[in-house]
Amino acid sequence: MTVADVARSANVSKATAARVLGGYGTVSDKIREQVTTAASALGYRPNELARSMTTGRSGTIGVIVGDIENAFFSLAVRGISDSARNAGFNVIIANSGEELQAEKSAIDLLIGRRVDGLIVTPSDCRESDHLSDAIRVGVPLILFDRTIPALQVDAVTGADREAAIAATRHLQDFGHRQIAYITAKEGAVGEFFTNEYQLPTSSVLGRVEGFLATQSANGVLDAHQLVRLGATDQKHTDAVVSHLLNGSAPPTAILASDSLVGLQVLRSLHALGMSVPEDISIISFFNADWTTVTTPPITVVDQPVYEMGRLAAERLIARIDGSGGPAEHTRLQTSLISRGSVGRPK
Amino acid sequence: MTVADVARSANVSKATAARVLGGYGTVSDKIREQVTTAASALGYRPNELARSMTTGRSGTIGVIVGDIENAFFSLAVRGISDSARNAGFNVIIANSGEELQAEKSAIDLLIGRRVDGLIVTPSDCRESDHLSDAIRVGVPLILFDRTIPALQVDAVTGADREAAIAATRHLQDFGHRQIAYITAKEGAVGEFFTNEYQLPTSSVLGRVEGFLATQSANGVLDAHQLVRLGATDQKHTDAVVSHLLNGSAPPTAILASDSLVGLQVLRSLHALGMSVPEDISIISFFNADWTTVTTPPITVVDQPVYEMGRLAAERLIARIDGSGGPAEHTRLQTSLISRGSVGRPK
DNA sequence: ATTCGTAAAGAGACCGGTCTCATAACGAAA
DNA sequence: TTTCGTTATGAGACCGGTCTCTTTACGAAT
Repeated sequence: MTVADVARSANVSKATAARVLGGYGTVSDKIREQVTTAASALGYRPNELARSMTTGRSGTIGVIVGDIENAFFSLAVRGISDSARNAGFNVIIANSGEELQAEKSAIDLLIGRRVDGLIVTPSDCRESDHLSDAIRVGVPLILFDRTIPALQVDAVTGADREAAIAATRHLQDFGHRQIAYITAKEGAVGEFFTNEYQLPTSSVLGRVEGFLATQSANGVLDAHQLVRLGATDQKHTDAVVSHLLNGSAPPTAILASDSLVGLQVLRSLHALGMSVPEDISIISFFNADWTTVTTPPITVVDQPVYEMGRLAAERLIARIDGSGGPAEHTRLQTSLISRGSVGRPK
Repeated sequence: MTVADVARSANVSKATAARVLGGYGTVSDKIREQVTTAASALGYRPNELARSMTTGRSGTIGVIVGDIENAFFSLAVRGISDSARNAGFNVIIANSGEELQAEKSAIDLLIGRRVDGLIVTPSDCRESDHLSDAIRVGVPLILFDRTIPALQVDAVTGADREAAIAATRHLQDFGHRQIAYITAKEGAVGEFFTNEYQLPTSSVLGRVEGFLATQSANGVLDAHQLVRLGATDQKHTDAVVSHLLNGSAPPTAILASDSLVGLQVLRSLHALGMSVPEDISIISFFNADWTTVTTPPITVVDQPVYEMGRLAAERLIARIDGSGGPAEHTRLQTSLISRGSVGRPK
């Protein structure tokens, strides 16, 4: 059923029917009535594809997240969706699985679908060609959770450095010196942080830098040796954790880079018979729902993720609507929620 | 940059350029080379909108879930996405928030976007007009997790009745008679199950029926009074749980209808100072990741959600490709994972 | 040399909307 | 009565692809 069909049935021209159905131009009440009844009788549904092809606007924003199963991202997606729906936009979600190649093809796909704008969590902050392509084509872009220093583009992230500093200080205040930082970034068991090229995402890098600076300020100069990679799944996390605890200078506290790592580390510790916080303390990034029901509940770095999503969408929509000005990087403050998973070192 | 631009730059006709760029028809190697270099020099990107408008296929399937933040659904979405990507389809996700109105407008939106097929978790199994509309328009449809009896359409669900029977038996085996079943479906505090119109989703209804039948078989005839609604959020769950425990015949065990309810119930019990499984036993539907890190870990009904998603997508794609035959309802078996949250009643 | 078959290229209609421009109708002002 | 302005409608181009139909070129077979 097309406008032409409706027009024929209502005995008006295609243009007039289109005016009624599309809600533009001026039409007399009589004709409007005529067309709408014909339309509903025929069960007319507008073809949004055709509509957005002529208008050049799809009313859709594309979102590319690292992992939709991660509660961090699904919360962000809700923030984005709520905000977008409010402004009359729809959202298409794509999953990159934190893989650059998937991210690239997702961007191609979404630009092909003529989204009006993009929100992306770049999986690799050192690769930005595909993103600058998008910008060159004229698609407004907002980076989410991570920045790309080489790219002059809007970004909405957490204040990762400050968050790590606060978390590290919290542990130091309890007397911890040997603190491990564990992240899921690809890496061999036992591999520790030596240079920034190991960490492709700016958020993790920022946290690690904050952690190292705070440890260094406390006189711990080899802290980087306890920044461990490779907690990609339960098996690898088990290996990373037991390697840490069997090392020459085992940590008395662990900082988990996100809630998935936090959960896995917790399982590893349970498996090794360690109790929290008596044997070891733990702080996790992201206030995941499960962190309140463990024994003890977990002290977390609370990131305003929903708000970050909301803000990213608002910024994007402003750009779509033609708001100018230089690229802005908004960093949202985090807070530490102290629960029971941090104690004094043995 | 359009095919016409590329054609002009490569000194060939629009039709020939389109043949190269669209990968159809026959073109000589020389011309192909000419066109592809021109295309990449100009940074040509196909307009998928235009493409799918002419072909009538968008290569996209639409998925409408109740709540993307619910791990049950995000796992299902991954199953669907993996399967769809494999077959060359992309996925658009929409959130209904379990609200019929949002579900309707999401369906309108997706059909307007000319998705090739739909996977829907119907928020209300008694309302099916919008879904039969979709079918009438010719969009293949698969129901996910829930069926609509009035509608002859493919569905992929869990074996909910059997799952509830197994879980209830498990509790009975430990000696429980007073067992409560708690669901998030809208309802007042203290409201219990009296008729099936209170439960708009077939999956929950199936579980409740299985539960009641099993209790009845064990000689508990007023089991329906312990089927409680209204565990929509933490506050309401707290109220529902304390109302239950302060009632005349407090339950010695609780069946939680999904992992969100399970988590909330656990928090409520903690808040009331009840310990699991000494004071009360608990089984939750869905093997959520957090269920292994609580103390004790939670006994769950493990639903093969990823597999359900995969299957739904495969069935849908088969229908899109014109596979005929009557509507099929696939029920996937669940299994009970016994952990530490079930003990003997006091 | 003629005929035929096939591969390669072009011309132009088409999908279903939007939107510009032209035209018709009508009432008010001169 | 003529002129003007405004509103309501129609005709048709356009968006960027696909695809059918036609024409041309070329090699093989007769």
